[in-house]
Amino acid sequence: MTEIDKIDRKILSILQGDGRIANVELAERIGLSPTSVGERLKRLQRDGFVEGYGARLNPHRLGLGLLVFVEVLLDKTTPDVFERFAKAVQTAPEVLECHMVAGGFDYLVKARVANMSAYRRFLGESLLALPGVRETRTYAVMEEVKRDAPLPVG
Amino acid sequence: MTEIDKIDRKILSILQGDGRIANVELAERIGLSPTSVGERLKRLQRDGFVEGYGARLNPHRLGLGLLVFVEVLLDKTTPDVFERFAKAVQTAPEVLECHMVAGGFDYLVKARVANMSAYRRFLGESLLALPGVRETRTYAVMEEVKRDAPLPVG
DNA sequence: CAGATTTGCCGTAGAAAATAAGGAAGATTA
DNA sequence: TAATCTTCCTTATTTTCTACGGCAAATCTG
Repeated sequence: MTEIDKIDRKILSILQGDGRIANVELAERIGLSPTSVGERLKRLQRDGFVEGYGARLNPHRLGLGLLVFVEVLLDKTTPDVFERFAKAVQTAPEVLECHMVAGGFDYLVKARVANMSAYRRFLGESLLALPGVRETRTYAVMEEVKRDAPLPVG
Repeated sequence: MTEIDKIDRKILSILQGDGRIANVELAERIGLSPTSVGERLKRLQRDGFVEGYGARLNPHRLGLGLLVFVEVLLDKTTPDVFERFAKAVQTAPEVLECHMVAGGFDYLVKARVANMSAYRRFLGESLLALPGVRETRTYAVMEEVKRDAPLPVG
């Protein structure tokens, strides 16, 4: 039911690299009939291994040239600070990821903006405007050495 | 040639959320004929706005339950340290992202592993084994507040 | 301004692919 | 051993993609 064999992993691996591959070609590469592969894929989706499909867009082409990471420290005075911060982060389109971490700070935010002045605006109007934000440390990315690598499934 | 209008943005936005949507349905949602949408999409791909398509896999379902961020400081004694680090990072399957940042450290690494002992192994055998790595700071993610949000295109 | 070109859109037809139904072979279980 | 389940297959129908030709509006150009 929640088991997964070598063939399933191969399907996931190929699909992670090319989510729009035709089922016939996928079946060819796997070495099974299209029907079988289709059934397997359906199961993988039903069981939650595949959450969906998406186009990979080029952020630079879309005018989102600046990638930043922001470490955020919160005031732990009121108990709902974490909730409110989490909710605010969901609605901010600049924020691509946000994680609560164990270590020297509370949240790590990954955001994409057009440039430094856009970031300055985002920081002031979105992040620092939130109640409970005590301190932030910004790290601007100078070079993206490895970007969105596939999960190691195979 | 490299211009992009409102309709294009809508196409990208929908496609980012559902990369496998049928062209006919996409056309319906856009309000154009399938042919026109197909032509636009082809152009968007040719001009590099769409880099590809991929399945979104559930890392937890695949046994990759631990997400970590690692800040890495390098010894800047020899000039090829950066190159060698970058190259090593490319081949490490655990590393999903790696960015060179401006600020208190040199690289920020995002990695996924099964658990803490797997991370311990990765840290010792992959990261610290590299020459030139002077210091690392690990931040384990306790809660993924926002995960892989779509780029703000619309 | 007038003709020519380009651009963006549409419909149609033939090719390709997805999907559903039915069934066979092998493994598992009662 | 018989029944059930799993996994895979083939076939047929439906849906979708794609290449082609044409049309009209916008844009360029002399």
